[in-house]
Amino acid sequence: MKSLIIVLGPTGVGKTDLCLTLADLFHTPIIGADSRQMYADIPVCTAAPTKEQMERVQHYFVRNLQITDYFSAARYEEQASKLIHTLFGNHDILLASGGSMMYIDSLCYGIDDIPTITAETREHLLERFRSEGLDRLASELRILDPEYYRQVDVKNPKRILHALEVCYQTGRPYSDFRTGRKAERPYNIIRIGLTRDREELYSRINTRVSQMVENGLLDEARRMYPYKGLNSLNTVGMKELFSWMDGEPAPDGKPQTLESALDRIRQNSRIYSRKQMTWFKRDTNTQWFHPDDKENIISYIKQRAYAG
RNA sequence: GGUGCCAUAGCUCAGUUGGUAGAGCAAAGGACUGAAAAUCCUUGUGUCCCUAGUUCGAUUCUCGGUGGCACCA
Repeated sequence: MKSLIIVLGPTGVGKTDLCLTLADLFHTPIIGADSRQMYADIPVCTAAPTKEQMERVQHYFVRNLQITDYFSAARYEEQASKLIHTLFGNHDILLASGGSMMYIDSLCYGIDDIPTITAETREHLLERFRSEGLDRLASELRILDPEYYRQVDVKNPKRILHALEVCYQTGRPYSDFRTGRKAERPYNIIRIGLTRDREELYSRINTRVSQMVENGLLDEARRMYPYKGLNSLNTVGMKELFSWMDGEPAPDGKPQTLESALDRIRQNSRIYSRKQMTWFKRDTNTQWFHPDDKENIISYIKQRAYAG
């Protein structure tokens, strides 16, 4: 049986390094599962694989999009599944890796078939949210889709808005599309979770931000500044620098300096890493390792992949 | 050296007309299916600087001390 290795874990834990080793060893390309490393214009901010690393090992879904391109977990699932199917034509083992929780889940378990929302519908609902407020839209959802209303986090604008977008665009309740069914994959999925002690992870994250500055983070932010409203740039490492460039005060009310903006990046990266762990921990099909524990990782993969 | 002001949660501070206290930020936990590095929710006990006094009772008032800041010498 074919096997798909998925290396997951929080930002800064060391996925890229390990994956290069695994890719060499198992003669496989690397399939990215990272919603932001796909954008070619922000490799420093996202700590994407370098050009050299990408020459050494074939990468997919890495540095392949323009900053203005629309993308989503659903599109990822569609394209990645197709790619995996093709690649299994001449590989027995494939490797995917990333930190985008929803991308990884859609890769492992699929995602419901829900129509993509048009820009017009999205803009229309957003405008109504701004002028009428969340409560008004939430009560509307209660009428259009009482079932989903019962489960939804009514204080979360993104959830309410998206449900309404689907209702209005399709004329059917959002919950009609939510099957909750998990897709059966015709291959073995080996989930490798990478983790470190919190102190160790935090210290790596903090250091990595300084490294990014040396690698040209500021230039990258200046180049992207004209596009700062795009969702693809609503990203840790960019949004804090835009806010500093705009002369906005910090959340604590103090004026920002470059150094305080960088600290904010460190802080938001730490928070993000915790959110990733909260999500990843839930899936009990993951085997956890320290990234330096290569021997055990490799023997675990071999045992699972060649077991039959 | 003198005078004045300040000392409360990890940080910045509010407050208690004397009945042992609360915001913002930080921190931690959680949710999550087409924008997900997004978005949202929950969680605040701390010798109220120290000593003595007044008082049934002091973080709050008084004396003294310590530390910080400002002004005057």
